[in-house]
Amino acid sequence: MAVPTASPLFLREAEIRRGVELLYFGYSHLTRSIDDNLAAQGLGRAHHRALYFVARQPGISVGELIALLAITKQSLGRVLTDLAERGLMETRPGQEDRRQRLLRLTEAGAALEAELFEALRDKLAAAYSSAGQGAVGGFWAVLEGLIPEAERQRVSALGK
Amino acid sequence: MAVPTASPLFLREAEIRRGVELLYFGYSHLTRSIDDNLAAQGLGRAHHRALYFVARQPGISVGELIALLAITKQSLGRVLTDLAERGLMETRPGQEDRRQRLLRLTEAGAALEAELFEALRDKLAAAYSSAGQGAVGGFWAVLEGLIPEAERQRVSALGK
DNA sequence: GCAGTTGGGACAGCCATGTTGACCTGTTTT
DNA sequence: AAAACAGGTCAACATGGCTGTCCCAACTGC
Repeated sequence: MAVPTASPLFLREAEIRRGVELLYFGYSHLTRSIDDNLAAQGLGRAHHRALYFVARQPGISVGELIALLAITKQSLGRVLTDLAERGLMETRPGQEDRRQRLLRLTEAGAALEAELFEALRDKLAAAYSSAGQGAVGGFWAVLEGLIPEAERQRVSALGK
Repeated sequence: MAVPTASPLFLREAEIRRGVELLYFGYSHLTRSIDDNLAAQGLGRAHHRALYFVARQPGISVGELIALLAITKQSLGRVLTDLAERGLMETRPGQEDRRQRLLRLTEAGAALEAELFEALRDKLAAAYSSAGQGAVGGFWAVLEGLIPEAERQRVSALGK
C-alpha cells in the first residue's frame, strides 16, 4: 500500500510543481540575461530568436523559420524587416525555387549573434558546471520529452 | 594538451546551443499546452502565473508576488483585478500589517488552477517518465544553476 | 500554355502584457 | 507629527503576438 512509487499521480505533484517552477525561472533568467544588450541595439527578444536560428541554420527559408518559431508570417516579417534594415540579415533567392528567400546573417549580424550567444553560453556553462556533467544528459532528456515528436526532429536537425 | 575536457569554452558550443534550443522549445510547448484552456476562460498566461503562484503559496502578499514574478505593480494589478472580478481570487488584509492584501484563490479559482495544473502535470510527468527517473535530478540541477542565488531561495521556499 | 497553388511581402487593425511616472489612500514606523 | 511603506489607479507607451485581405512572382500540373 504505502510503496513510495505506487501512486505516481498523487505523490508526484511536488516533483511536477518543482519542475514547472524551475523551468519557468530558469528560462526567464536565461532570456533576461541578454535583454539589456538587445535593448542597447534597439532590438527585442523576437529579433534575437530570428537572429539565433538563422545563425544556427544559414540559408533557412522564411517558411521554415515560421514553422520553427511557430509564429505568423506577419509577426516574423516585422522582425526580419528590422534586421535587414539594420544590416544584420540578408536574403538570397533560392536556387531551386526562386520564390524562396533564403536567410543568412551579414558579418555584423553574425558578430552580434556571437556576442549575445556568449552571454547565454556563460550562463548555461556555469549551470552545467555547477550541476555536474552527469546532470546535463538528464536536463536534455526531460526537455526533449516535452517536445512533440514531429517537432523534435526539426529541433534535432538544427545540429545538423 | 588534447584532453577532451581541456577547452570547455570552445568544445561546448554544441552542447550549449542544444541546451538553449531545448530549453526554448520545451518551455514553449509546456506553456502552450494550457493556452487553449486559458483562452476559453478569457484569460492569458499572465493570469495563469498569478493563479499558479497564489495556489502554491496561499496568503502571499502583493509585494511578494511582484518580487517573485519580477513584473511591475501595474502589470500585476491588471491581472489581479481581472481575477478578482471573475471571482477566482480574493484578498484579505494582513493581520500583522493591515496595509497588506494577502492573496488567495476562491474555490472556483482553485478548481481552475487544478484543472490547468493537470495539463502541465500530464505533459511533465510524461517527459519525466520518458527521460527516466535519474534524469529528473539533472534536469532540476541545471535549471537551479540558471537561477541567481538570491532568487533561488525564494523559489525553493515555494515548496515550503 | 494556362490555371491553380505556393512563397513571400505588405497594409490595417486588434489584443495581451510588459514598461514608466505621477499621484492618492491608508497604515506603520520613527 | 513626519516619513516610509503597501497597495491601487490613471495615463501613456512599446513589444510582439494575432487576424484578414490583397498582391506579385514563380512553380506545378493538366
